[in-house]
Amino acid sequence: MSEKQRITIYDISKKLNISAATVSRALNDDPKISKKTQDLVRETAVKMNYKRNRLAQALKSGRTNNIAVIVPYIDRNFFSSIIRGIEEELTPHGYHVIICQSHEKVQNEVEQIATLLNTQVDVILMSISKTARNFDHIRSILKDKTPLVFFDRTIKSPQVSSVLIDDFKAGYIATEHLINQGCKKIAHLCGDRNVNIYKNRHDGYRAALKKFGIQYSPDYVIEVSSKVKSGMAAVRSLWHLEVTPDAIFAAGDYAALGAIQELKNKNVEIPEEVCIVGSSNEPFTKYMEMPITSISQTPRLMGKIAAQVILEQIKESYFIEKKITLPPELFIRDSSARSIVDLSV
Amino acid sequence: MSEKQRITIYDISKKLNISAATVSRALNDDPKISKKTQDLVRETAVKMNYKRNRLAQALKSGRTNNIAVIVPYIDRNFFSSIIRGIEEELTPHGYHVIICQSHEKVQNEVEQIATLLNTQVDVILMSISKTARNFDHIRSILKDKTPLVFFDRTIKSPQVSSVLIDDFKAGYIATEHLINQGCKKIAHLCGDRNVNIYKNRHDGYRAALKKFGIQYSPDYVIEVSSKVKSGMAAVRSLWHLEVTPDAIFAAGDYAALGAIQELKNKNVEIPEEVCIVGSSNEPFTKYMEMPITSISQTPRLMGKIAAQVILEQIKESYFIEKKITLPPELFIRDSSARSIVDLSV
DNA sequence: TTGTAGGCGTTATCAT
DNA sequence: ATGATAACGCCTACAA
Repeated sequence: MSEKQRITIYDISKKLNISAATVSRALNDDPKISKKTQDLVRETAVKMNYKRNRLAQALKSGRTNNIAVIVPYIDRNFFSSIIRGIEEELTPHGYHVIICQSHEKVQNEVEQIATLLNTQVDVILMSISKTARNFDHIRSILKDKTPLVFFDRTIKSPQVSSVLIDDFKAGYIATEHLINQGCKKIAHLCGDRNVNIYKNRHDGYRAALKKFGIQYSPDYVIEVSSKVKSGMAAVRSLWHLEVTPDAIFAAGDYAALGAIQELKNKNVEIPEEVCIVGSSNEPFTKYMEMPITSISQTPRLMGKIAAQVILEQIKESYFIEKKITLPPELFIRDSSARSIVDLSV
Repeated sequence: MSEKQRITIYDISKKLNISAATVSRALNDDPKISKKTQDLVRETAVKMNYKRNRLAQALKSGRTNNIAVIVPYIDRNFFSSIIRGIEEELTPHGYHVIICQSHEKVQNEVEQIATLLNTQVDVILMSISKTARNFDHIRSILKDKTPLVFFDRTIKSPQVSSVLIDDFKAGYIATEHLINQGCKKIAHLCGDRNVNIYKNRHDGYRAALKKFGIQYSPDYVIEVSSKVKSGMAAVRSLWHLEVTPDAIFAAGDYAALGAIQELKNKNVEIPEEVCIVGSSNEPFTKYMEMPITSISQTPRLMGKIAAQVILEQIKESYFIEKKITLPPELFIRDSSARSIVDLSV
């Protein structure tokens, strides 16, 4: 493309026979500029198709008005919803969102953070990759004095802010709901309990059982991957037990879907014989022939909150440590809606 | 936060008693710098934790290495997949992706483009909002000499590049597939035919019918929204006809899902009595109890191609007009896999 | 109210 | 091979 021809405040100043400083001031609503001059400058700027050079502005001010968001994969609904929340909260404040994908690899995070810190962004919002064991790249952010907020996944450390979901509560609420439906033999399809979110959901599940005086049985806890087939296999193995469950709380919607499909194969009635609750509230859950009850992590809200935390931090000259935990939300659908309360007189 | 303290090439030059120019050259692999000096500068830079200021660099060079992507909503799988493709293609080239959501409102596009053109990005990739009637904001991009590439949705105009899906072909292939399954009474749940993609899919459908000598019947074409309920309603209305269809090609996966659900209610066997094909290849289609055949727009590939087009454009000093049309891909699943070809002897 | 001048950090041109 | 200097476009003390 042929080179761009940019109009500068200098061009305007020459045309109007005033100084560039005056033009700058007029454009920035400096109170001590005369109304007349200001209007004139404004008009001329529009006429000449002047566009403020945000680079120069940023270089001068040290602020870019760009913020970075690092997620494992952008095309996962959970993360894209978070980003949507962030974008919607920050755009009105004049910020632009720069997206990076880590592909769950620390090495990518390291490289991206390195370039981002080269005066590319004012702040960084991130969900750290599962494989991160070394945290030097995180330290480099703090060392650079760039505000940092974690969402969904964080590191155990003071000095950083985070917005997380209360996964313990999620497990608790889901299980409690199943108990309220009259279920007493509740199985749990859990994820890898070395990962915090899965451990916490499991612990919440266990706590709810205890609270309601139900015996916890390791036989009822099966580790699955977040795949449909994995959920099916889990049901097959559960149905080999002496006493089969009357409810399943799955730590993922795909596993829940698999469980439902396998139960249909076995002609088990849902929710009459077995109630199902999934996790994540993936879009498809509500569109199923058998809509799936699911515990949601409200990702869009999480994004909004994370953005608010970062806005607060930007305003302050001192460091603010905020640890926010959002409550999960249960969307009750056919897969577990056993009883409809009749309020008629 | 306390102010950032940035090391500049000037700091390095002072420490080494050489000029800033030399430092800059050493850092930029200038061939006429002595190996010794270069190594020394490099080491010192690392020691002092020097970070190149990309703003200053951008101001000087006129290039930011940022590219903008404008989509209606980032949390729609189709768009987030495109963005993933774009990001993965451009990151290795040192570009960063700035995301904007238009929420399908031209006004948002207008405002975002205005700020983006303020030296924020080198190029713009976008999918124009459905409601756009006036195109001044697009003109402003061209006027600014900022390279522009449309993906998925474009405007009719020379002077712009675009990467689109061949929706006509999508409609044709889907319909052809149904005919190959032995279907002869093929209904089409279409979208608003004022929108190009839906019009083209419809036309492709019609062309396939003609090609195979099947009469087109307007009774078999029903306009639906992209909602499950809408697909259900469409089936109900189709089943009021004298002759009911033996296949349905839906221009959206949710409508296809609705159709399937309603047919199950009617105890119609799928795919034996009726074959179904959806569009978009949403993630859920393959996880259904009845996995849905769907025609895919290969969004991630589309993103990759769009990124390649823009990279080419960046390299050239003259304008390149590229109009690329990608072929759709049919994923055949249970909802239409009527016959398994038996090749045994 | 407006003008002058210097600096943000880098790079490119012209000397040396 | 290296140094001095100006320039990218804007903002802001300080002066007038």
